[in-house]
Order: sequence, then structure tokens, then C-alpha cells
Amino acid sequence: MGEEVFRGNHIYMVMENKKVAAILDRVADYLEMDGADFRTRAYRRAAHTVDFLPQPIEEVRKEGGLEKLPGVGKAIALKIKEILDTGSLQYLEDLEKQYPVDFEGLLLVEGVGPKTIKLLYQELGVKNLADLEKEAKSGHIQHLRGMGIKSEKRILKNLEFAKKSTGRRLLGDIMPLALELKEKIGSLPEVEIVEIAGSIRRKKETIGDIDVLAVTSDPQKVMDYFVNMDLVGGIISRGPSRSTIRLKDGLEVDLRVFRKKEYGSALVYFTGSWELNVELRKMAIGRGLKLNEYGIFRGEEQLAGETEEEVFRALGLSYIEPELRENQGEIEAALTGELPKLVETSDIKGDLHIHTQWSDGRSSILEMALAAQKLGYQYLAITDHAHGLPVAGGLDETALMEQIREIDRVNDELEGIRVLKGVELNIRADGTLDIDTVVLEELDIVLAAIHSGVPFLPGTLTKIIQDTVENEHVDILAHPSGRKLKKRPAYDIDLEKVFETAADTGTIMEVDGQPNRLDLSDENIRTALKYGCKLSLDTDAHHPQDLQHMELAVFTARRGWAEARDVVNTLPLNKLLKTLK
DNA sequence: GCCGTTTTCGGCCCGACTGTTTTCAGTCG
Repeated sequence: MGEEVFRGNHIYMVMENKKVAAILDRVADYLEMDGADFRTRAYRRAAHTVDFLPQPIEEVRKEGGLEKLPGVGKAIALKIKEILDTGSLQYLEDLEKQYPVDFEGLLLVEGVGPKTIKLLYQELGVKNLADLEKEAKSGHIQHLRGMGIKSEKRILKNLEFAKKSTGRRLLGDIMPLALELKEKIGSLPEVEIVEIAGSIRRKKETIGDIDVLAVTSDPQKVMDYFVNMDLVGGIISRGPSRSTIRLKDGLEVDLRVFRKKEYGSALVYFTGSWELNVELRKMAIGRGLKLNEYGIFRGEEQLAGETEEEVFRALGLSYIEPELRENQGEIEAALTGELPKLVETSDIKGDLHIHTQWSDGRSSILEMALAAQKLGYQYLAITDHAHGLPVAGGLDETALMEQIREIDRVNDELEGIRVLKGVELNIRADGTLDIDTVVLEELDIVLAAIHSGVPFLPGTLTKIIQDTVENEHVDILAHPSGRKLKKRPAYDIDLEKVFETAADTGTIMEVDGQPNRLDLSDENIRTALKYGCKLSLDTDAHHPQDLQHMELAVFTARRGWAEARDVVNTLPLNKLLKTLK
């Protein structure tokens, strides 16, 4: 399963689940063009199920479990089988022939949806963004049914953004901006409460837009301020309770205003996820209630709404942390009181993956240690690259021994924090590690990782990683999947096998908090925990400021249902050292 | 197309905003 794609020296697995989900989603797009409301929804739901499946869809199929998946019935199960067998879906190809349009591109244009795409294609033959631009500029669109001059102008304007759209942004890049917006809006005296909702609050690894909620006595004034902020590039819509702007850098921001007694239900609703909202509303209906962003109602009477807690309680649920709200089992856990007590940033006692000037970092050992001390840590591990990674100016055995002595000196200088001696080994194509074991025995902690540019033979990686995990000197497998967000997918590794081995040997799986890594991913973390693996939440810092990325590692771990007891660097120093043996 | 402590048939989450409409469709979240 999984077709192999060669790119440079790397072999990537095209993930079947994502592919199947994308095809089902595209079918939904086409169905939506024809206004097939509920069939559209059915395909979307099935696509979502497959997308979030914790195991390969092929496996489910082999076990005969396709039709047991939520949202998958006879018809869609058959289509999934066809996709797995042939790599494509005849049904979709027929639809594509009927409407040969660049759906993905056209949908990027704000305000253009499936119905408009159909209209544009049938009336004007618009197939892609270039066609759309041509027809809009020549004034043909304004004469279409349901269109007008304003629609045409809007399309032209939004086309510019669509053309340079970079898609979703990284959580780590967006967070500072979101917090700045929150602060600006919160600084108005009329604003009683302001909060960032949406996928940022759920800490998803990539973000499509920013959702802001505010409670205020003067909505008019707040909206005025919002659409006129200096960051604003354009106003998409504006109303008394909701406005949408586009920032100068292209990102969309929504502001919605509520009354205090609605705030909790509004926050639940606009935090999402969409899938969770659907479930919550169904639960409300099942209890003879109605749930919307204004509260939980029996008839006209609002039973709950001011806080999230009371909204959940009214549905018989305990409070669900935003990071868990993906309709991935958290409702069931909330019903039975089995939600995890998620790890928090304040639980973290140290950082176990840090680089310095000795390899490709920017700062000295002492500078990193002082920065770590400021964060209240008890320890940090210096883990510079070993020499097998020439691009990073890695250390050989001699240099590493020298660094060990330097760390001793730094430790003598410091009080209240301990610098651990470590290294980040590079795993070679033949599976060997790039530092002699005699030297490894001098270290407190050993990380091993795959790095780009190593020409592994197809199909060998899983075994090599398993061997690495079994190596008695290796404590932590760093950024295990090797993915880089928006850049490259994970390496062709069967992580479940790796987790199984790691749980056996006690080797720790890293959650790397670099904004474009977040590796392991939330889904991977949940799987690793099921196998009984321990985690280390690290920053892979190359600069003192990078130590702040611990938050991203924690967010990701929380999305993976991790508790403090699953994470080794929540341990105090002495216990950590025992764990590392 | 899916699904069932109302149901194997008849439901399927729901509201704001815009632009085009004389009462609503499309889009978005």
C-alpha cells in the first residue's frame, strides 16, 4: 500500500488516508455544485472520518470494517475500495468530465463557491483563475443571473489574493499576530472580554484565519475600531454583530460580538471544531433542547450560555479542553468522565534538545543555559549535531569530549540549573550512528534522528529506525517522522512498528516544537501513547528565543491527549536522570 | 448517502452577511 514517490534522495509515502479523503471531498464539491445538499454532507463526513483515521484505511478494509466507520455506508465503502484498488474513482472522473474546472484554484476566491463555479462554467466556460480574470475584466460576469457589478468587482479584487494565496499558515507564525489583535481589541474600554477562538484556540498546526470574540456594551464602536485598525488591508463584510477584514498580509480576521450571557456558547461554537459543533447540536436536540451560539435553549428560555462549562454541563458533559475538540472520541470521554488531564507548559522542567555555536546554533552553552533558567527550568540538554551531518558543522568524538569539559565548567558557574551533556546523532543510510559508543557513554543523554540528504534505500527505513530505537545508547528519537509542515511529508516509516519497539525498550519519542516540524504530530502522539511510549517535549532551539517554542510542543502534545505523566521532561532532575539511566 | 432510546423512512446544525433579489440564494464559519 502507499505508492512511493522519489524526490531527491528521499522516498516518501503518499498517505492513502489523505488521498482517499481528498477524493471523497472532491466528490462532495461536485455534488454541491448541483445542490445535492445531504449527499454532499455525507461525502464530507466520510472524508473527515477517513482523514482522521488513526490507522491506514487499507487495514480497516482488510478487517472488513469500512462500513462500521462513522459516515461510511455501503455506497461509500464501495467507492473507498475502488480508490484503494485502482488509485482513482470512476465516479469522480465522470464528474470531472462533466465540469472540467480547477476547483481548488477557483474556490480560493473569497465569495466564489461551488454554485458560482457551476454558473461561471456553464455560462462563460470559466475553468480556472485565468479564465475567471479574463471574464471579470471584460465585464461578462455582471450580466449573469444573480450576479451584478458588485459581484464582478469583488471577484476581481479577491482574485488578486487568491493568486498569491499561500494557503494555511503555521500556528507558530500566527500566534503572535493573534495575541497582538487580542490585545488591541481588548484595550478598548468598551470591551469587557476578548478571546481568540477557532483553530488557533484548538492549537491546530496550521491556521486558515483568525476568529476573535468580544463581549462589549458598544458593538458599534468596537466594529468601527476593528475595521479601521492600521493592520487592515480591506473590509470583506461588516455588520453589527460580525465583521470580517483582510489584514495587509492577506490573512482574514473575523470579529464577532456577543452579550455576556451568550459568551460561553459563542466561544464553544466559534472554537469548533465544526464536527464537534454538529455533534453537540445533535446532543442538544436529543434532549429536546436547541444549541446555537447564543446559548442552550428550551423553547425561548436560555438554560445556559455564559460560560463554556455550563454549556457542556447542560449537555451532560464535563469540560472539554479546546485542544481535544475534534470529535475524535472526546465526547464519549467527557460523558464517562475519562478525559485526560492534559500536560501544561508549567509542568515542563527542562528542555532536552538544544543546539549551540558548537554546531549550527547561534549562541553559547552559557547563553542557552541562562535563557533556560529564566524560564524556570531545572535542566537543559545541549545536543549539538554529530559530524555525520556536515551541513550542520557537526562535532566529532574529539570535539564532543571537549564540549563535555566545557559543560562541566559552565555547570560550575551556574546555580539552580543543570546543563546535561548530550548529542544529536545522525542515522546513516546503513543504520549506523556517527559517534563512537565509548564517547556516548560519557554523555547524559543521546538523541538520534534522521536528517535530510541521507540516501536510504526504499523500504529500509522502518527497520533502521527500529534498530536505532533498540540501541542501548539512544535515549530519544528526535523528530521521529521527519516531516516539515508545508514543505515535505513524513518519511516512509511505519511509525506504529517504531512505537511498539520504543515502548518495549523505553526509548523516548520526541515532540519537536519547531514551528514547521511539530513532530511527532498530534495524531502520531495519540498513537504513540496507545502503545505506551514516553514523550519528550523539546524545542530543538538554535537560539535562546527558540526556547519559547516549548509552548508549541506542549500544544501539540495536548492535542495528542498527552498527560504530564507521559512526558519525561516533567520529571525533576534526579528522576529524569534515573529514567535516562 | 447515512442513520436509528422517536425512525428501515424521513430526517439531516444553524445563523450572519452580501448582493441580488421583491422574498431569497450563495457563501462562510
